[in-house]
This record gives sequence, C-alpha cells and structure tokens, in this order.
Amino acid sequence: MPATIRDVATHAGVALSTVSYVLTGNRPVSAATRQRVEQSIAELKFRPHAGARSIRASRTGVIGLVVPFRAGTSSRVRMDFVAAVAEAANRRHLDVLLLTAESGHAQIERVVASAMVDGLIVMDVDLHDDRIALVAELGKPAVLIGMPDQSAGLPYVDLDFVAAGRLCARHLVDLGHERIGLLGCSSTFYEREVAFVHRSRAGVFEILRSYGLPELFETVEPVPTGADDALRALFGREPELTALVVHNDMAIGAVLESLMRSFREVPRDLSVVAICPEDLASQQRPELTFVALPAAVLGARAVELLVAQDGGTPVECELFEPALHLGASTGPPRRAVRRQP
Amino acid sequence: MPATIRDVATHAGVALSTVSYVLTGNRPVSAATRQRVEQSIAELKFRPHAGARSIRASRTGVIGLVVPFRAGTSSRVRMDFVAAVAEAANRRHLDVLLLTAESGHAQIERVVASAMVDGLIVMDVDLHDDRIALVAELGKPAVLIGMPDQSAGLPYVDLDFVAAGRLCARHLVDLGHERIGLLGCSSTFYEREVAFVHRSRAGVFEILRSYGLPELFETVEPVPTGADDALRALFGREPELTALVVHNDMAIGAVLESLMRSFREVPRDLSVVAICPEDLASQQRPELTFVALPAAVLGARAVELLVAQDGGTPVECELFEPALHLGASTGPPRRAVRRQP
DNA sequence: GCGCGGTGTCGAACCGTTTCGATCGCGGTT
DNA sequence: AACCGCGATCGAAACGGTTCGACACCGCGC
Repeated sequence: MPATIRDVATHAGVALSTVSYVLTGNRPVSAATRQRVEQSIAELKFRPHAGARSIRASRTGVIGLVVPFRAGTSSRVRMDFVAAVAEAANRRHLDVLLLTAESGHAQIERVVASAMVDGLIVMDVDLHDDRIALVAELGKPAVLIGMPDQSAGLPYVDLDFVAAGRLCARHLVDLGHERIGLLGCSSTFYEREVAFVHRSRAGVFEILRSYGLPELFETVEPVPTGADDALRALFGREPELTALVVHNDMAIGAVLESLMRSFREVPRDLSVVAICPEDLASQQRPELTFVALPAAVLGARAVELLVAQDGGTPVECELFEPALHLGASTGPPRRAVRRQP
Repeated sequence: MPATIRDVATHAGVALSTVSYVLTGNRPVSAATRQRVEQSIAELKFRPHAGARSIRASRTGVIGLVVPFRAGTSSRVRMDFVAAVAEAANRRHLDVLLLTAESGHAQIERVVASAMVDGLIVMDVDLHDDRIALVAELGKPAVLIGMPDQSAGLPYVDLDFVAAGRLCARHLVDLGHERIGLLGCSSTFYEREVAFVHRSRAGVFEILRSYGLPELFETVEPVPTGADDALRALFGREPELTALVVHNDMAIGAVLESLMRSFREVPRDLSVVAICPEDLASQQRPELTFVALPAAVLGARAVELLVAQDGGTPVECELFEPALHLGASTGPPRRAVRRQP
C-alpha cells in the first residue's frame, strides 16, 4: 500500500536508480532532476523501506542498548543513562533498540546476527562480565558504559570511580574525620561485582588505609528498612562514626531521613558526602557535598564513540575525572583533628 | 560473511525454498528433511536476516514504545512501565524500539512509514493528545497507556484514576477528616493536561464536593524545596488540615520528610494516602495507605492488546479497578467526626 | 494397469532497495 | 568532421529472504 521507489520513479518519469541516487546521494544528480524527484517523493509521501534498505546497505541506523532490568534495580541513574543515550542517538539520526532480557546473551546474539542493529552499547558492566567476550566476538561496533577488568578490546566510557571514592574519603579526612563509614549499594551488586560499586569502594578504602583508619563498610539493601539497618550496623561497629560516604542513589533520601529520625544532625553530628547525579544531590536537605555522576555526558559520549567506530577510528576509552562539589552536608567533626598520612 | 539461506540449502542438499519452509513453518516439511536442514542451520550458525525477512513478510517483530523523556520527569513509574513493556514483549518474542524524541511526531511517522515497527505503544498520554490522531491515521496497531479524552478508536489500558481519587478521598472522609489536601504532580503536568493527574484530581474533588468539603490542592514542583513549598501553601490556606492525598511518586519521600521536619507525626497529626507503586508505598516510614499503580500489569496488558490486534481482534480498552491498601499512615483525625453526604 | 488425491519438494518470481557497468548527449579539441 | 572526455541517467543484477504454482512421488481403490 505505501509508495515504493518504483512508484516515485514512474511518477517523476525517471529511472528507479535515479531516485535511489537522489535518496542516498551516492551519485551526483542534476538539480532539475533532483527537484522533480523530491517533489514526487513529497506528493506520494514516500518513505524508503528500512528493511529493504538494510539488506544492501548492510546498515540499519539502529543501535542496541543493552540494559538488563534486573528485579529491584529500578535505579534512577540507569534511567538517566537510557535517556542520554536515546537523545544522543536521535541527534545522530539513529534509533535505539532496547535489549533488556535478564541474562541477555541469547537476545544480544540474535539481534546482532540477524542484522537488526549496527552496534551495541552495553550498560551495567560487571568487573568480570561474560557479555563482553560475547559482544567482542560478534564483531560489531560496541561501547561499554562502565569499565570492566578486562575489556577484550572493547572501548568503554566511565567515571573514574576509584578517583571518586578517593575524593570523597580524602575530603572527609582533610576535614579531620577519623571514623568514616561507606554505605554502598545492595549486596547483590557486590556479589555480581558490578564495576562501579567495586571501584568506588576501592578508592575510599585506599585513602582510609593510607591514613591508618578503619575500613567501615555496609551495603544498603533495597528493602524498607535498608537504610536503618545499614546505619545501625555501622554505628554498632563504630559508635564514634563522624562521617559517611554514600554511593547508592536509591538510598540517599532514606539515609538522610533515617539520620533525622535518630536525631543526628547533618553535618553537625555527621558529615555526608555522596556519589550521585547532581540534581539528586541538590534536591536533598541539606544540599549535599557530592561527586557528580554525569550520566548524560557519559551516555552521549558512548554514542559518539560508537559512531566513530564505524569510521574505523581506533578504539579509545574514556575515563572521566570526577570532581567534588561542596555542599552543606560536610564539615569538621565535633573535635577536629588533622591527620598526616 | 554470515551464512545465508542459500548456504544452508546447499549444505543440506535441499532447495532454498525448503529451508524457508522449515524456518517459517508455512508449509509442511517431512521430519527427515527438517532435521537435516536444522542441523545445517546449527552448523553454519545461520540467522535469517531481519531486514530481508521483513520485506516480504511485512512484519518486523519489533514494537515501538513511545515515551518522551521530557526534561525533569525522570519518574520511577515511567521506568516501571518501560521495564514491564520490554519484559512482556520479550515473552512474545518481540523487540522494543525506544522512541523518545521530545515532540515525537516526526520520529513516530518515520519509524512507522519505513516499516521499522509492527505496532506502537504510546505512554504518557494527555487528555487532548495530538499524537493520537497521528498514530490513528498511520494505520498500524497501537495501544495507549493512559486514557485520553477521545481516543480516535485506539485501544488503551489505564488505571481508573478517577476511581482511585475517589477511593483515597472517601477513605479519609470515612475516617472523619474534614480538611483534606491534595498534593499533585508538577504544574507542567496539569498545564499539559496529562491524563492521569487530571483524573485523580477529578476523583478526589468529586468526593470532597459531595460532602461539602473544600477542594484544597497544590502542585509539587520538581525543585529541592518543592515539597516544603506545597505543604506551606496548603497549611497557609487551611491550618486545620488533617489529611493528605499524594499523587506524585517522585515527591512522596520528600513530603514525608518535610512533615517530619515540621514535627507533624503521621498519622497522629496528619493522615497520608498515596497513589503510587506498591513497593514505593511499602518503602516509606510509616508504611503508607495507598492505591496501587500497577505499572507492570498495565505494561504487560498493553503488549497483549497490541499483539491481539494483529489477529484482527476488535479494539478493546481496559480500565483497571483501583484498590485501596491499608497501611499505617492513615487514621482518624484528633477529633473524629463522621459525616454524612 | 490406471487414474486419483495428497504430501513434499522444487524452481522461479517477487519484495523494495542499492550499486555496478554501460549508455547517452553534449561541448571542446585537433 | 570525427573524436574524446565527462557528467547525468539508465537498465539490470544483486541482496536475503518468502511465496506461488508446478511437479514428482506415493499408496489407494477401481
């Protein structure tokens, strides 16, 4: 029912191939002919059939976004990434195919092997991620969002979470804190060795160790009492706790609320620094000192690295330098002591 | 480079068309032949080329999910819907193309006209939504998530938000509350006439009016002070406020926290009932009395209505009956008065 | 022994596009 | 006047599948 390129050719009185050249620009067409063809295209409301096109052109204009929606991880950061990738793709005139199957191997393989996508962006990367080997051997352009331990030659973009962890811990140490706790994501993240949670913890611990401070760490589980439980455990191990690093965008609000309920005032009784998206930090009371997680930038950058690969550009990774933004949630401990490493 | 159907045919020693029949099942094939062909398919790791297939079969196995990521609406409910649709689609062996362009007309038209999708699911429907006319005249199967004022013959699934609003208000009235406030979404939602926020307000107001109670309403803007501002405005208009309906999944936590900061205890000083996803309600302190927003069910149902349309089933809409779940956040006001309509 | 219907398989046409090689018309050289 | 070069256009062959009509083969009843 819809018009085909043949209909356009007939209507414009030219050869079918000429229409194609107008469409693709793969050969020069005289201005007069081009105009006639374009008019016919408009009149017939012609749209090239994406499938037919993909078969010869061997590209689809679609990128696959691998983002497993695992149960209980409806994180807001993830959503920011998806939105950023989609927007960046649209700017490049690409569409986005969502690949959300939980253990997505079969889906990834199918979608690539049947030529539905030109490339892949893989989110939610683990340190040892068996999807990486799969994606690498599929031979399509691909970019990881998140730095794995070995990337099998795939490019990645990521925030330098080790540096982010260091930044948070050092800021608190510099303020004079000696008992600093880390609240992370849910324990399943650590068991699965999700890259970013591991790295931020490594960065925090590195600083604490270098100052001879204890490595206090608790996960925050995605249950109603998660924040309460974690804080109770932390204070149980170290009653003198004076500062907190929080790397868990879903739990930040609950942590602050839990502190309020237990009558600990931030930052008077407890300093808090978070690793989270900027707007999330500025929505809290008090406004947080935080290391920004620039999901929009990373997502957009991933798309750009992906399209660059088509151009044959050699693989390049990008690790973004984190920055600490001072807010109203950190200050010196009650009895400040400045330490030397 | 990848194997084609011709390679498989040669390898298996059968005609090309026979392989196709094994693949599609469009004609009977003897068990012996089928087995030989399947073996060849496996050995050659053959995958039918999706584009080539789509051209004759005139279906792609992809559905388009229209979900504009408008700035500042990174709502968690939206994410739940996306996840639910994706999961339901996967179960049906369909893939999901994300259509997120902000004013998506051009993108929707392009994707449908170039035969990239077999059907559309449209989220985030407004009362008067000009995308509906567009989608309707494209002539592809489509399902709306959200009930518009006129659906132009398109089927929709939605929670009955008017009934949900009534349920919340009536529950509070039944408990004896006489000064009930409604906290809605951001004002842009009401200006755009997003369907669900309008309907829930209509339902709440309907009950309040029928009991002769004042219609107290404030929007909660997506800014750090949004919840504080809204509550201050509400108490400014009605200092005797004893109950709250909250329909804003992004603000619930902030509202509760703001109440706590102003030393109002829930439900002793103020009853709160929310319209939100179940797990969000049970994550709050105290656990909320709420009307569940069953995103997973609605999303899955939308996919089913979509695939049913291919079978030529006549269009059917589904409006889900809301249910009130009692939690610990509602109770009688300090001085209970039971009212008659 | 022969025609019959039904099953399985084959070859060829077709889907809508891109792309290759060839042709055509034209102005400028020699 | 014949020739060359060149840009614009054309026709036909791909691309990787699906589908239609025909045909070969089989056991069956007469």
